[in-house]
Amino acid sequence: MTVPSGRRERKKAATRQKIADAALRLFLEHGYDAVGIRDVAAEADVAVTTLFSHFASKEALVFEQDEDFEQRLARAVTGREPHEPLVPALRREIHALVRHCTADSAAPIWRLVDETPALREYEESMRLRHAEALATAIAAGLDAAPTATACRTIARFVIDAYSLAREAADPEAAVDEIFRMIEAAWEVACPVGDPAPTAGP
Amino acid sequence: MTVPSGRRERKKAATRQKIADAALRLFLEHGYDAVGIRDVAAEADVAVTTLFSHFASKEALVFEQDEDFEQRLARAVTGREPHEPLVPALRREIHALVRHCTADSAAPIWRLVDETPALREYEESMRLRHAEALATAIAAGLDAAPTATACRTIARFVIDAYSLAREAADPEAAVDEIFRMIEAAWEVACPVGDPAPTAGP
DNA sequence: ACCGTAACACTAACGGTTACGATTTAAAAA
DNA sequence: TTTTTAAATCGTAACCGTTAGTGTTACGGT
Repeated sequence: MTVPSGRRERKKAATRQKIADAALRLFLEHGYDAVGIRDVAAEADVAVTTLFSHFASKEALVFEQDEDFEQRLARAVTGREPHEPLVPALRREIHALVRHCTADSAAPIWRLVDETPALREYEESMRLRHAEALATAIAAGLDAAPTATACRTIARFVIDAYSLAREAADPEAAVDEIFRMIEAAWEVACPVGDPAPTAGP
Repeated sequence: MTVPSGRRERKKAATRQKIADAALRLFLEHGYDAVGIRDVAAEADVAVTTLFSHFASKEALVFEQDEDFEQRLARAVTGREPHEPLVPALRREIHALVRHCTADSAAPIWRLVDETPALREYEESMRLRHAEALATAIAAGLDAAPTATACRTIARFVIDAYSLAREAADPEAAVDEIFRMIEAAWEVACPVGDPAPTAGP
């Protein structure tokens, strides 16, 4: 039950990467729909069952590092400066994430996603998971916690900001525009900071 | 090219309904995953290909009337009283829709959806379509139009409100809570109407 | 009465996904 | 070392949603 030290983990990670690389290469070259799972497995020189032991679905091959996304957002909340307000911290992280996915190097992947309905659909359900995770992080890492509904709402709004900004003509400006709206929404839900005379019902 | 009036349309609608009814009956009785497309087709006494000419996918059998949803939202925007502000009109419609889907008669269907990952996933991508349609309606039916990004953002937020409220412990209260946030977000994006004493930071 | 076409049927296949059982291989135990 | 355990991989065959291809029927317009 001790920590399995070393080689096995490395080999597994290597196999995973080999599969992801092969998949991306084939998808970008021939298109997502034109490439079958069996093609990817052959290109990566693994069995189909092995492929599915590393990735839950064909779409997951494309969004290989979506766990990073989830963790970065959560950490932007839980690991922020002691008294830094929530929304600006999230805005900074979303800015970074949008810059990252609109970089030239990432462009072909996102073009592939935009062109493939199955991938867009998958992305959406993925975002839902991210929103839930973020909502949990928000509810946990907050002094004066608002409603559970408010947490989930803001989490959704933040994820929406990412999705919408990614597709906007000027992604950076879109992030700022949407976050002005989120800021206003958050102040209504959680009137802290300069304590307005608590408009209690 | 004239409107094909009559029997043919009725028969087609009847077939569609027969399929939807059979599907729902089987799904509710045995569970979504335990029932195959071939089972549904047999129960409805149609060919599999006929089934797929009426419904685009297995999941679409469950969300049979999702076009209503889309149209109701669009009409809540375009068909509202001349000078009625946008957000309250949307809030009223979302209230009605939430009441509708949390009614006792609809409970079994939504329990089925909640229990079935495939259906939840499908619902999400469906909501995305609805948000896009709503964004278009908002951009069209608005005097002083804000940014395209702002329209899409508010549309998303409204759809989020529906999704979140549906799952909340007290759906009606959740709608109100979330719409207070949406209202604030909207005023930031589109500062018109009666300018409330703007609680500036 | 006749034609165009929309609706439906049937078969066969494709492609993502999984169950199953066998086999290898790293890591822990003896 | 040797033995043992469990994880990782493999190969096959199948399941199931979905679609293509090909007819057939029956309604509606002329």
